[in-house]
Amino acid sequence: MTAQVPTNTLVLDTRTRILDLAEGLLLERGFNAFSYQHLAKALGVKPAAIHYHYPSKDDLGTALVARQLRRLRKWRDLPRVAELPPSEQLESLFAVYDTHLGQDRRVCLFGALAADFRTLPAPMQAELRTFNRELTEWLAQVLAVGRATGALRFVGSPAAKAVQVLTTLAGALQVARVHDEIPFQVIMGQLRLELLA
Amino acid sequence: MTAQVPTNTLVLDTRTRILDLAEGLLLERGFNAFSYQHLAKALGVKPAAIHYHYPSKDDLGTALVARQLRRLRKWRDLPRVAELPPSEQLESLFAVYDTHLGQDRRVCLFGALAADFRTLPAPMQAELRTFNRELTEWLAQVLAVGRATGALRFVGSPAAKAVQVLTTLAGALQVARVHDEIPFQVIMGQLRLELLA
DNA sequence: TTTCATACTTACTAATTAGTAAGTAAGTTG
DNA sequence: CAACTTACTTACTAATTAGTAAGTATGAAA
Repeated sequence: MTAQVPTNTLVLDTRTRILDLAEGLLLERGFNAFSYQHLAKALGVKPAAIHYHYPSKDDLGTALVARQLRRLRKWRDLPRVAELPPSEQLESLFAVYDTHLGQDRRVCLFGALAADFRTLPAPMQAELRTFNRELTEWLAQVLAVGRATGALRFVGSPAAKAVQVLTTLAGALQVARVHDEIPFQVIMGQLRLELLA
Repeated sequence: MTAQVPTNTLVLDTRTRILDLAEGLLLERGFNAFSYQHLAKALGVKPAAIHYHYPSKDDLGTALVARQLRRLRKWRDLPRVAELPPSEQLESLFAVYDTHLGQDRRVCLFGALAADFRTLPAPMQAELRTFNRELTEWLAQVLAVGRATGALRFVGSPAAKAVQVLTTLAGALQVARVHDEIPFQVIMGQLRLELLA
């Protein structure tokens, strides 16, 4: 068993560098589009070093989704996010997707894995479901409060609207990849037009 | 060079059986999740037989998207679709996605390929762009007429709304795969609630 | 100082991949 | 009937894949 405690070295440790690199490749090219050899070459180590930290690609993939779930929970509970009014919480969410777009048109984690979902290891599937469920619940709450306070506008239930909006956001990054940034901006404009009262 | 003319045999020819099988695997598992060996074994032929009809996987993938583009054009121009009132044209579109859902929760072609888009051969990318562009233009026209006749309701331009709705539909099938049919039905309900006047 | 854990490398295996070249059986055409 | 085409099979290559086992250098702890 390897140490799970966070190291405080100035440079990132190999374990984190692997995760960061794999995440970039996953979001830019897809889960099946990179191998341990690619990772090893890019990091200047041997493939077996990757296996040392993440014995199988399943382990690596699961670690990737697990980290993103931890990030979501941390972000959601951040005072500078949690204490914002609903319309600005919504804008904070939009900003996350905008950041993805800016990073060489990365798709979001959900959008990167949904199509190949059935080929993923079970723990990865479970983590991704939890991730999407928690994000949806958070947005539903934001929408509910936003409509109650008159800051946001929509018909139907907050839960239904949350599912729809998040699905649209994930899709928007995919469309940006296939075409260019324009459809993404068009969709964001449309969402703001409809939601912001 | 192989015959490109449509055969009228009672059983499907191998060329078509390959395409049908590959399409199913693509929409159910992803483009990188099947190989020529899988196709060959499932069809009871040798891998080289697949190479005979589609020399490379790039050729096969391109044929897949090209066929879907031909289907779109044919469907769109069908009298029983083209002559419908806008709200029913929209329902016909929804029905296509519902059919995908019913077929073991297949995603749509766009949703299957968007994440790995950069790993696809250039001709495949081009065909997929054309496919999405033509479908979007069709829906924009439907929405424009629908709003003009009072059958449909939305804010913003028909073009923007078309991009948003199609992106949401593609995403809805992906969400159905990750979770179950419920979020798909929720999104469809939300779209109808918002669009149908 | 010996013992141990960490973080690797070297060297390998077994499987799978796309793709090719050459051969062949069955039918079609001149 | 001879030549040709179609639709394959057999047999192969070269590359890549995930994964393992054993060895090693470094540093920390007992």
